[in-house]
Amino acid sequence: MPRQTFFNLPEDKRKKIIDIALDEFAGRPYSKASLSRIVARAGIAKGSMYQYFEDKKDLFMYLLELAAGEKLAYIEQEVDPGADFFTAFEQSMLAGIRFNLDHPKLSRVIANAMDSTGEEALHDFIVKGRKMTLEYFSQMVRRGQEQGSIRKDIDIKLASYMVSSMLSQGLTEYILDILGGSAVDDLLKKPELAERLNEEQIKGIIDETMKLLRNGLQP
Amino acid sequence: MPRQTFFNLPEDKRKKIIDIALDEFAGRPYSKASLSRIVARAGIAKGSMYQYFEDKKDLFMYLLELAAGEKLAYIEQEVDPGADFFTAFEQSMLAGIRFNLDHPKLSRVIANAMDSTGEEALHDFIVKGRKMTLEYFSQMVRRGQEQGSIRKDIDIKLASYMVSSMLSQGLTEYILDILGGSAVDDLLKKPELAERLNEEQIKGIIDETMKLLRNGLQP
Amino acid sequence: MPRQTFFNLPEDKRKKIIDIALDEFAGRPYSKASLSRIVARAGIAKGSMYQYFEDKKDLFMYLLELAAGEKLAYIEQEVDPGADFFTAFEQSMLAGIRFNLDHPKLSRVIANAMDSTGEEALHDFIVKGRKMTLEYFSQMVRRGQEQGSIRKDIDIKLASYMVSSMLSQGLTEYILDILGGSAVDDLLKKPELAERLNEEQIKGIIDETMKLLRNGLQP
Amino acid sequence: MPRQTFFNLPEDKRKKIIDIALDEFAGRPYSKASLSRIVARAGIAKGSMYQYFEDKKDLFMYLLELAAGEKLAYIEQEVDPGADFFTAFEQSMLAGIRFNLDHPKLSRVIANAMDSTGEEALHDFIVKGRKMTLEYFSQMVRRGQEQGSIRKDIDIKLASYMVSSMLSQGLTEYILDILGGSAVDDLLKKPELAERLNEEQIKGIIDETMKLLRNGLQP
DNA sequence: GATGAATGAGATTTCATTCAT
DNA sequence: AATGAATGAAATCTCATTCAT
Repeated sequence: MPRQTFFNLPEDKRKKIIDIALDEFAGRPYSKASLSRIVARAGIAKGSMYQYFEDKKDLFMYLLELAAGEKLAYIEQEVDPGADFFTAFEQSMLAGIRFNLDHPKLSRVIANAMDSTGEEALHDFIVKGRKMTLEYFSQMVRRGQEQGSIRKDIDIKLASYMVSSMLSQGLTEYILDILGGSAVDDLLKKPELAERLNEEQIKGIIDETMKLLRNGLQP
Repeated sequence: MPRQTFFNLPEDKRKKIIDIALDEFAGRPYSKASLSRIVARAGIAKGSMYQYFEDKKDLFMYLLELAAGEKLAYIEQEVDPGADFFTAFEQSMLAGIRFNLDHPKLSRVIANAMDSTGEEALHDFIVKGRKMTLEYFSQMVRRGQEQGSIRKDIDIKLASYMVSSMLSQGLTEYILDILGGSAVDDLLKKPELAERLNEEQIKGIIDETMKLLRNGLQP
Repeated sequence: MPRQTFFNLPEDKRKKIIDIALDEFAGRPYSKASLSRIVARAGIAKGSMYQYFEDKKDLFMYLLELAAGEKLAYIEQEVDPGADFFTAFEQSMLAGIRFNLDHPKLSRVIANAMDSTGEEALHDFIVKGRKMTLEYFSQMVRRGQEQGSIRKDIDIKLASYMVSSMLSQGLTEYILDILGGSAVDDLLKKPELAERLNEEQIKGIIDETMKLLRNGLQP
Repeated sequence: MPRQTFFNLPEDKRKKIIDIALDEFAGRPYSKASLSRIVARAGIAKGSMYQYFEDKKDLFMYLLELAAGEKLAYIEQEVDPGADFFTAFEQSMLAGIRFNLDHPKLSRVIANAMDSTGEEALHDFIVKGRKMTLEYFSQMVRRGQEQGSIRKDIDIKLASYMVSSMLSQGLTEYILDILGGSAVDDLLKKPELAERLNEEQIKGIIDETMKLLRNGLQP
C-alpha cells in the first residue's frame, strides 16, 4: 500500500507517476522493470519514490490493484448480474475485449502479473488474484446450473478454470493473431492495431466463442 | 546453439550442467535467472560456461528446445495419429498431464518461456513456439472436421486457440488446485504433491474435460 | 557530459576524482583504462561513478574537453591574435611547450585521444578534434598570406597539416629526446625531467624551428 | 620471436594466420585486439597459437617487424642512396605514399604501434622503432648538409624529427582529408578511397611538400 | 605438434535501497 | 516532505594464458 504521502500529492503529479510507472511495468517482466527509469522519466527524486511507496513490490501491487479495479468496474458496468449465464458471459467477454483494446497498458500490467509465476516477491499476490478470478467464474457457472442453463453434471471448478483460461489466454491470443500482431505486447507498441477490429468482427468472435461454449465441438 | 565444446563434455558433467541450469530457469523468469548462480552450483568456472554457450540466451534456448523436444516426443509416443479427434485429444491430454507431473522442471521451463512476453531477447523465439503449438492443434481440429467428428461450422483457428489455452493453462491450474498447491511452480518445490494424483483421478479429469469439449456447457 | 550530480560534489572530492581519472587515462590507451581502478584509488563506490558520468566514454570525453579547454586557454592567453603569422606561431609554440611541461597529464590525455584511432567509441569525437586543430592552423596560415608574411603560392591545407604535425608530434618528440626520455609518457613517470629544460633552451628550440619554417632547408 | 614451430608450418597456413592477425591488429589498438578472435577466424586451436608465438606481444611484434621490413624494402627499392637530399626525399615520399595506399593493412599496423605509447608491453619496442626512423632521416639530412644542399646552420636532430612527423603524420592526414576520409583507419574500411588518388595528384602533393621543405613559408 | 577445455581475474554497467540534509 | 548522493552486490561477458591429452 502506498504511504499517505502519495495520496497527499497534487493530482496531476500523482497521475503522472502512475502513468509512467504503468508504462514501465506494462512493457517488461516485473524483474526487468526499473525504478530508476521510472523516476528518471517522471522527473522526481528517487528518494521521493520511497516516500510514496515502500519498495518496488509495493508500487507494482498498487498499480496492479488499480488496473484490476478498473477492469472489474468496466466489466461490472457492462454485465447484468441478473441475466442468465450465457448472456452474462457474453457481456463479460465483450467488456473484457473492449477493456483490453481501450486500455492496453492496464491490461498488460495485469497479464504481466499473472505470468509472473516464479517471482518470489509476488507469489502470494498472484495466488490471491487467481483465486478471485476463479471465484468470479465459479459463481457464474454455479448460478448457470441453478437456473438450468448449464448442465448439472458439470464440474464447476474444472469448468471455471477452463472458461477462465479461454478468456484470459485463448481469446487474447486469437485476437492478436487476427490483428496481425505476434506477441501479446505488440498492442502496446503498435496501438493502431487495435483499430482494425471493428464492432462486427468483435460480435463475430463472441458468437463463435459462445457457440463453442454452448454446444462444444461435436456435431 | 551450444558450441561443440559442450557436446564434447563427459556425459555426467554435461548432464549436471543441464540439470542445474534447468533448475535455475525453471524457478524464475528469464531475466532473473543467473549464470553466476549456475556456475557456482555446478562448480565450474564462469569462463567455461561461455565456452559451452554463446551467452545466456543461447543457454536458455538450448534448454527450451530440449524441454520442448522431450515433451513432444513424450506426447507423440502416446498419441495415435490415425485416431479420431476426440481420442487423439484425450491421449494428448493424458500425455501432457503425465509429462508435467513426471518432469516438472522441463515443464516449468517451457511455461516460463511462454510467459516471457516482454522479454525482448526471446520475442522471436516465443512467437515461433506459439505458432508451432497452434499449428499442432489446428491440424487436429481440421482433421476432426474432415472425419466428421467436429462440426463443420466451427472456426478452426479460434477453436485451436481455445483448446490450446485450456490445456496449457486451464487444466494445469485446475490440477494444481486440486493437488492443494497454489502457484504453478509449487510442484517444483513440493514434488511430493505430484504423487497425490492417482490414475483414477487423472482419468476423471480427462473425462470431465472431454465432456465439456464434446458437448459444451448447455444441457 | 557529466551529470549534475558531479558538479554538485564538494570541490575537493571532485578535484580528486578528476585528478585520479586523468592519471588513469593519461597513462594508457582508452581501452585499457579502468573505471574499477579509478574508483578503487578514489575510494568511492563503483555505483557512484555512474551517478557522476554516464559511462566510461562520458568520463573520458569530459576529461578530454577539460584538457583541451585548458590548453586552448593557455595558448590564447599567450598568443596575440593581431600579430603577424610568424610572431603568432612563435607564441603558440612557446605556449604549447610550456603547457606540455607544466601539465604533462593533461597533455598526455589529449595525445592519447588523438592516437586513439580505431577506438570505435571515440571516432567521431577525435575527428571533430582534429578538424578544430586544423582549422586553427588554417586560419593562421591564411592570415599570414593575406598579411604578406607567407608566400601566396602555398597550399593552405597542406601547410596546415604539416605545421600541425610538426608541433604535435615532431616538436614533442624532439624535446623528449633532448631531455633524455624515451617514450612520450616518460614525462609522466619522471616529472623531474621537465625541469631540465631551461628558458634558454626553449628559446633555442623555438628559434631553430622558426628558421626551418621561414626558410626551409635549402641554403 | 615466433617459435620454430611457426616456421615449420605449411606456407599457406602460415600466410593465412599472418593475414588474419594483421587484419586484427590493423583495425584497433593493441590492447583491444583479441587473440580469441584471430584463432576463431583462422580456424586453428588457441593452444596452437601459443605453440607458434610466446604470447600476444610476441605475435604483434612479429607482425610489426614484418610490416616495417616490407615498408623499408619498398622504400629502399625506390630511393637512390646516392642522390642528393631533395631527390632522395622526394623518392622516399613517393614510395611512402604508394606503400600506404597499396598496403593499408601493413601501414595501419605500423601506425597503430607508433601510437601505442602507454602500452607498457610495447614500450621498449616502440622506442627502438622511433630511434631507427629518426636515424634514417638524420642520415639523410646529414648527407644533405655535406653535399651542400642543406644549410649548414640547421640542427640535424630537430630537422629530422620535423620531417619525420611531417611524413608520418601530416602528410598522411592531409591525403586522407582530400580523399574524403575522416579518420586514419577509414582507408581500411573503404579501400575504394585509395583509388581516387591518381598519379598526377600524388605528384602535385609531393611538389607542394618539397616546395615547403626547400624554401619554407616565407616569400 | 596440435588440440581445445579450463581457468579466473577483471571489465563495464545496473539496480533497489538507505539516509543525511 | 523532498531530495539525490552513496552504496555495493550482482549481473553478463571477454580475455590471455595454461596444460593434459
